Amino acid sequence: MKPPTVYDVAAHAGVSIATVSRVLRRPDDVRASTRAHVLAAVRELGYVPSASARSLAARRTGVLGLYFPGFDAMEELDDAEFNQSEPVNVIVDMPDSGEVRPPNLYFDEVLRGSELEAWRRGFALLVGVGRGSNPEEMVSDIAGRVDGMAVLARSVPDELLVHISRRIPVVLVAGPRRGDNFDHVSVSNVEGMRALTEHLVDRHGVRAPVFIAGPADSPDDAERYEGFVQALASRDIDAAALPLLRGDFSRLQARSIAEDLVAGGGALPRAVVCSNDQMALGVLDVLRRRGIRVPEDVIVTGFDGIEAGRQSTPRLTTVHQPMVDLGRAAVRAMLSRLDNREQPPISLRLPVQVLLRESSEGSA
Amino acid sequence: MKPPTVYDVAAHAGVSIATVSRVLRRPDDVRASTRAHVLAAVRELGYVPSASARSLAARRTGVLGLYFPGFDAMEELDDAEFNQSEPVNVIVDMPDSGEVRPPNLYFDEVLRGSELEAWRRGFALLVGVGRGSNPEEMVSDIAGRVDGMAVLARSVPDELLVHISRRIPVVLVAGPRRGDNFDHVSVSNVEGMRALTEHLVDRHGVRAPVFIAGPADSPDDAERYEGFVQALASRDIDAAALPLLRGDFSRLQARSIAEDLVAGGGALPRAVVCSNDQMALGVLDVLRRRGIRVPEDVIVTGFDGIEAGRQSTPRLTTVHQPMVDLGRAAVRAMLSRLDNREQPPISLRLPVQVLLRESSEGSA
DNA sequence: GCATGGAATGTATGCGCTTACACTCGTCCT
DNA sequence: AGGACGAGTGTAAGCGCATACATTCCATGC
Repeated sequence: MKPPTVYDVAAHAGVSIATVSRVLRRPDDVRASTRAHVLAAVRELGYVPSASARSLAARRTGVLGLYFPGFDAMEELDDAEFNQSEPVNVIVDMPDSGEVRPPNLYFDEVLRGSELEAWRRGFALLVGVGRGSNPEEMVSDIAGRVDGMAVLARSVPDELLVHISRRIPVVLVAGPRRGDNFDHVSVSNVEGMRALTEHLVDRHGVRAPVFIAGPADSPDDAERYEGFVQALASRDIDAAALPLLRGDFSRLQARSIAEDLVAGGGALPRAVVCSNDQMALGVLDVLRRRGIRVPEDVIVTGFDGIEAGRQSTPRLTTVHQPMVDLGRAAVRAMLSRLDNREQPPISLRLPVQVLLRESSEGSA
Repeated sequence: MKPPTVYDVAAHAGVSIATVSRVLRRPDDVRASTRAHVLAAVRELGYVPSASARSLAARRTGVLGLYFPGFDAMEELDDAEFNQSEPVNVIVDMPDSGEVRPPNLYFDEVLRGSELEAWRRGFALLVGVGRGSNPEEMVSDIAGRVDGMAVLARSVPDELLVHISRRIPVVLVAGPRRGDNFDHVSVSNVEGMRALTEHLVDRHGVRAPVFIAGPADSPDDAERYEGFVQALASRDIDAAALPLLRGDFSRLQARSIAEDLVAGGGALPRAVVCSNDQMALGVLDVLRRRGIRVPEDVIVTGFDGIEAGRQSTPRLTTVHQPMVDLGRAAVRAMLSRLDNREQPPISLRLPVQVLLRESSEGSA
């Protein structure tokens, strides 16, 4: 009834457990005929090695962990809604049913990159998305199960990270670099926004762009603004003198910000530079509704490179972040440290791409 | 240098390892003062329990597994492209740069649902996406690490599944029900397509819709076609007499199918019913280019409910599958079986939603 | 004063595997 | 012929924890 173990296989094949283990780990160390017997026994018994025992004995789990902070929205699904019985439900779906999907896409891609790289290197991937309750517990749980883990942004208190990193390599993904003791992988926020802004100044003669920022506590936002400032400074423009509007990265809030901007009565800015794509899309929504032409009247740019920005009309000029590569790089960093725990902390910056599209360049 | 163990903590706190273990597992069985000492030691030493040892001793891992078949495309990223150094790269992104993202979205959502449900029930989630080489190996690997696993569609040979299910519960997600021995979770493909088709006949007077099918070996496609046929039959229409075009679920191929259809010279069909959204979008592409009005001249419908169908113009009428719920249901099925391994096989069909949008209903 | 019993803690075993080391044979060399 | 040696296999010692069982402690009751 209970799952078979090495002992069962060994007995069934008439060999010792060591031999069974060898057949599975280093087949070449075993004579071909013995190997065949053992494999036959494995098949007959339905033997699957226990990774727990294996990990314990080998002192490594062969698993890497990935932890994301949760987006609060939509996570609190309750159990009730689950038991409806009608197999079909016909609904007239109105156009403005709101945004269904939060920008998790970001995570999905990082996840996909990590997953890909991990398995390719012979590791399995354990995923955890922090939800309301007690992220610390979940992180510790993951930490106990893996050989190394990646943590997104500032989702975990430093203290815990230090605690965990005494046991396994921890790499921070995106967000700010914390202390100088963790490996860190992120994207070139500053350079990306700088290059985009310089383009606007140099090619489109923009002298007084409006910047729509994200939450004040977002390190990514801060870096992007920094790039914006640098670009202008290098063109002898003082960014501090320009309007800075603060949003929360959401499309919805960006809409009301844009409304205010447009309703202000004053002249429209030549360009609106947004700290992420969602907000830029919100701005586009408003301009379209008001009949203001993009990019002829106002240029709009975003940051992230999400799919929706490629589907909008006009398509959104933006800075594309290599999310998949981020995930892959995180895994590589872990493995690299696993390889040599003494090496100095790694801090990797992945390159970004400025994608010039119709929201700034006009249509073809 | 090595990570601290229970023994270290016990020594440091002046208690036995059993007490340390208890403090962590059932804190109430230990006197408050002792507990405090132990916890202090844990903190000082940076102790994190080894899940391997824990699982081995407790005979359960607390992890659930999820295995997806891989989409061949895009998975074969090579290592080289990874070492470019320029932090920014400015690119003029032309409109028809093709489809970047394959419809993995499907998986992303199932994954999110599983992840959510698993953690909520106190389990971690291990993810594996099959890539070209040897899915069997990966599946076995996962199987050894978890208490139960979910496998998507027909991505794994039956033989292996049987082998594995001798050790842990296996639940099949989507795809056909195989044998009657596995738990199975899927969506109401038949009913969904049937309801949609009936709507077209009853409300729009469609009498001879064209069906664009997916790959012949896709069980989902077969079920959808079945629903299509049933709906027509119930309205006294013989589906067998109607044209059935076979695509491969891709947008690209659907375009050429649509081209043929339009170029055929004959009258346009009143409606084109597609077996998935991607293909429906391909059809929309062609009709738009040809200046054929949707839905006035031709009604187009899809199946899946992907995000892109909500972004298209006109927005796509489709049948929405509850992918997140699929993932959640899979986890529930595993746990249910874990709870009672003797219960009869579960086969769950999740309800779908027919979303009527402008590609069939006209604009508001 | 001592027996009694529950609460708190310690002792010892085993979970299923890897692996260092020991052992057994042929084979080849001298 | 005797020994050296390497390939193939077995023996046994953990890996870090949970837990059944044994032990100790202390408050009660008589």
